[in-house]
Amino acid sequence: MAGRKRRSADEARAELLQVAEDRLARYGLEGLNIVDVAGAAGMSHATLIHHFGSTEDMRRALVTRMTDRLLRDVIAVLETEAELAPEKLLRDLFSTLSKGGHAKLLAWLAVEQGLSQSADPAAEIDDLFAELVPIVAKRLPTGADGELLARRMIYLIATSAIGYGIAGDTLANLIKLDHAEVEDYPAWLGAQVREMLEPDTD
Amino acid sequence: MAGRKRRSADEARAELLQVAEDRLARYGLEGLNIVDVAGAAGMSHATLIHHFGSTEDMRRALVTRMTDRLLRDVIAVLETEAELAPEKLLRDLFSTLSKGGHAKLLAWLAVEQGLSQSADPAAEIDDLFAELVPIVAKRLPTGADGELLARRMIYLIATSAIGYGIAGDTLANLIKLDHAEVEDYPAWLGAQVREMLEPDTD
DNA sequence: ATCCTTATCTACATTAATGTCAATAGTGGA
DNA sequence: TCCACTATTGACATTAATGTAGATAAGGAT
Repeated sequence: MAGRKRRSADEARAELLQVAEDRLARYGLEGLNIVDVAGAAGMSHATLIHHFGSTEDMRRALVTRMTDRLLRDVIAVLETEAELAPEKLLRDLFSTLSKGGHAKLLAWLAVEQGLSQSADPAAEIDDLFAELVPIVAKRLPTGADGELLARRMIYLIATSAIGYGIAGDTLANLIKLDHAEVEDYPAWLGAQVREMLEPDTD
Repeated sequence: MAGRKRRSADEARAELLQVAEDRLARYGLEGLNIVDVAGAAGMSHATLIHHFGSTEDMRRALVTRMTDRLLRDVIAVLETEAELAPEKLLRDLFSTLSKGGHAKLLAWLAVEQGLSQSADPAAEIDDLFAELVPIVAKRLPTGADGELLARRMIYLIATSAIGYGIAGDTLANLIKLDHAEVEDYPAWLGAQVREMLEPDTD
């Protein structure tokens, strides 16, 4: 009743997304309903709707935010490291994907709503991928069609990472890969990627 | 009012699962609610609950049924074909996974409910994987640790297939892989797999 | 200081889904 | 033929979530 805290619209959105991201990592997707997110951010759910328009838009904004940061990190690593080190890169990437809930949120969007068809998936994300492809391509030995190979590698890594984030544990149980081997998988995949990129150099 | 059709319990379950599978492929996950599934099968939703216990159990049974058939198909192909042809195998596998909605249903289970932790994922599925591993391992050139490599290959293919089924279209848009290249991806991955299995034979 | 914009809240309306229960009616077996 | 079993159903209860509307108050601009 007494104190109403008034933030700027940008602040409110930022706070809500931060809380949402924390809750996603801690409680999974169920934690992303507007009542709980707004409550944890110290606002009413009506305020959240006011700022995002709808629950789905809020989750979309969260996907964009998380994907954006993830891609920036990957690009930064690729531009910094002189030596191509896919093992470490993939280890970090897969870890982020599964721990932070990125993959599950993405899956939710793709499955429950139509992520692919209509809604344009945020121009920023598109730009980041456009930036990423040539960076990867530059690392490849081949000259001709290097970009297509780069796209395929990115596609392979991305699909596997998403599957890993969503069903990695379940699959591991079924295939009888123990914990340590699952942990090693991203690095192993990285090594395979390295081999695929350097066909005859060993 | 007038005519009530009475089936055996097994028949009822089978009919419901068949309808559910059709609806999943046609309408996606939203089509899998008990009212619509039961309605399409000509029963009331209470009947569905009676036979499966709960909505979640129905969906679980569906996952089991679909996974079971998928694995049987893969095993059959591997046992029939004299020559290892991962390209064709993966093309069929990925197609089934994405067209039939397997991947999305699996994702739903893994995300919404806890597929991995408690509930044992159907002994039959477990058995089929146990059968699959040595079959794949037998195809490998290496003798020592062939099984670990086989498990990793299966894990790679499975994670990528699931990611492909869930977010393949979205990713393709972002990475600017056109339709034809996405269609070719499974076969390309198959070719990579073949290379990984025959390290120095070319 | 006053005013205007808008962030915020409470209360309500709506919807969609699951699950329960007691009654009903097929069906196979005695 | 009759009976017991159970598949089937309609009606109801519950729940959880989203979204709406009108009132209120915080804070910047003039």
